[in-house]
Amino acid sequence: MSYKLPPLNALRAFEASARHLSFKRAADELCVTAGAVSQQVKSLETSMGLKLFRRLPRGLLLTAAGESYLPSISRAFHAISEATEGVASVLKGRQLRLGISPRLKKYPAIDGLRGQGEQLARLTLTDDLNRLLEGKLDALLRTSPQSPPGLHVDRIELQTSSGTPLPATLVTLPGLAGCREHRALLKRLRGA
Amino acid sequence: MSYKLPPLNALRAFEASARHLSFKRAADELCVTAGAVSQQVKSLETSMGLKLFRRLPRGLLLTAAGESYLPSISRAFHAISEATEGVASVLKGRQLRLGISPRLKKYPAIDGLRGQGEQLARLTLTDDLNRLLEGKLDALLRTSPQSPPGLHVDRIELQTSSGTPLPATLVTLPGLAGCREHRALLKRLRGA
DNA sequence: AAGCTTGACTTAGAATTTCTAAGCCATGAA
DNA sequence: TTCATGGCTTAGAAATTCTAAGTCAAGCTT
Repeated sequence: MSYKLPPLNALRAFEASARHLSFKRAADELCVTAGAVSQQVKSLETSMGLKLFRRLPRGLLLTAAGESYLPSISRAFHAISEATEGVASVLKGRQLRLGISPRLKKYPAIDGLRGQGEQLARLTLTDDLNRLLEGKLDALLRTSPQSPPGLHVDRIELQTSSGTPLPATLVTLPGLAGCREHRALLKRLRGA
Repeated sequence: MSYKLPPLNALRAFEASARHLSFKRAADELCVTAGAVSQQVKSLETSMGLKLFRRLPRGLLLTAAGESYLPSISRAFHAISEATEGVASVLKGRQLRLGISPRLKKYPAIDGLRGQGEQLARLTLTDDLNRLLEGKLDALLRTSPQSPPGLHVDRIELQTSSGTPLPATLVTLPGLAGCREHRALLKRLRGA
């Protein structure tokens, strides 16, 4: 017996947009551009054959259909989230616990993290891979490109004041690689 | 307030696989290959950092984690499905327009439909696939197992008075397959 | 009223994800 | 033993999704 389900990623875009009443803010939450969210929501509306939002020049309004749809969908996502955290304890923490090699602390990209990015990750000055392996940390940002097998690795170029970028490595627990917080962190380290 | 969600399409692959305890049958339900399902489930397991299935040479078993995970996920998908049908049902308020081959009209299972099932579907005696393709009908119950490509097909065993069941085929417009009314109809045709 | 800002939209093309196809391997059935 | 089943893996193809760039209308500010 098979359910009939709408496109789930589009549904997620709808849910976030409806909560924020803004494609822009939904996009930030989902770590994509507003255009992507707009497209997703439109594809959902097409697949359902009805409009979920009124588009105003400065923002969004839910249609009656959208308004009656939102609560059940939010509840369902909430339930999925709870259930997932219930079995996969790795994902429980709200913040990423990020270790930063002391050699890197002076760089402006890192200061960016300490400032407004403070809610992105809880920072600790350390270069000790064992803390990662023991589960005391979720990710570790270091200069050495090496890492034990089994861990997820991302290469990064940190912006320096001198202009020449400094290669660094973000080593992450496998269960966390690719999760929203991880993607947001990467984006900040690379982009800003 | 942002949820932490696993990859939703992978989650769907897990849900179907767990219900069927088989990647193969889940793949059939999702209309993809077993390899695709296998990959999706593996990616979910990786992202959660745990195993959801024991892979046996001939089939699947849920791990403890998988077993405790499944019910909530099924419930959530079910809720999404219901909510979606609630706002978007093409059929909202309407009945399924069901064509029935004249060769089948005498069978008791069909009489059951005519009686109390009258609110389940509006019946027409016909075996003409063109009426379906033209959108004059939503579904067609017939003895011939054939159907043009693109239509959804369900195999059915009709109960006869003689005791030997009669194979029949329910051909449905693709947009309607799996909707609430369709499921209810199938259930009645099969169950009662 | 002109100019700036915001936040929606559209589109092409790029990037990423997901699927298929094909072959492999272990088990159980004939 | 040999076949059928149903897992798995992989490369490459196909499809989806994202970004980037540009447009438009409305509400500020001056």
